[in-house]
Amino acid sequence: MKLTELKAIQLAELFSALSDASRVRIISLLLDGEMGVGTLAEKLNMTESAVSHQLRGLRQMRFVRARKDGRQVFYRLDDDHVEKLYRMGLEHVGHG
Amino acid sequence: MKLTELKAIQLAELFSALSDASRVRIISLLLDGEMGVGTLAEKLNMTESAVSHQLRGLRQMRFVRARKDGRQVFYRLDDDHVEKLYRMGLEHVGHG
DNA sequence: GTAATATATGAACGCTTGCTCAACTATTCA
DNA sequence: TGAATAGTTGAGCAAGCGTTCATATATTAC
Repeated sequence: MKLTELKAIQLAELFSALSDASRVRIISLLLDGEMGVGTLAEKLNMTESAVSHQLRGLRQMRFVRARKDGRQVFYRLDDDHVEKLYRMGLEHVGHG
Repeated sequence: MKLTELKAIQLAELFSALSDASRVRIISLLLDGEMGVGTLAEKLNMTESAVSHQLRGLRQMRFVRARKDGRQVFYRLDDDHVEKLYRMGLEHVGHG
């Protein structure tokens, strides 16, 4: 299995997006559908600023997508790869 | 999708194991079969110390397993979850 | 025994990361 | 218009991470 340095970096960046508990919990909430930043912050017991910072990273990784409605911004998962990765991860750690 | 804080942390730790390019490349090499630390170091163009440090983390995460033969230590992937995660990651960065 | 080889380990250093806080933009409502 | 609401952004800081370097352990050869 040959792997270019570029691919290795891209893979590392991909998994980095899921390498933090806050981001994992954000993904977990968005599995149920889109959600505004304020609601996410409330459910996660985090400040809106902290959530917004994390969403920025997830957005740049194309893990989530934003939709603006009035002054609210609703986030949702961008594609199903995220969910697949998430579920495979859950399998590994064991869903008990 | 409800997720306990513990599971979130475990998931984050799991993905953290693949969140570094050096570790990704180690996994990539071990996909072809077991390999000694020195050979890994040479192929990765890293010091044996750096490789050994990374292998320690991968070992603790149960991503790799060690087999000692004389003064060499051969490492191999521990289970197929690792490979599945790796390949799914490749798919994601592959067409995006 | 000593020397050489293969790997592991601990400390230290620089870089990255995730948070808080304050300031900012954008939108809605009175 | 002005105030309130929903998010975003940048600076700063503490904690974590990955490397190097020196040292330690374990095995083999002499």
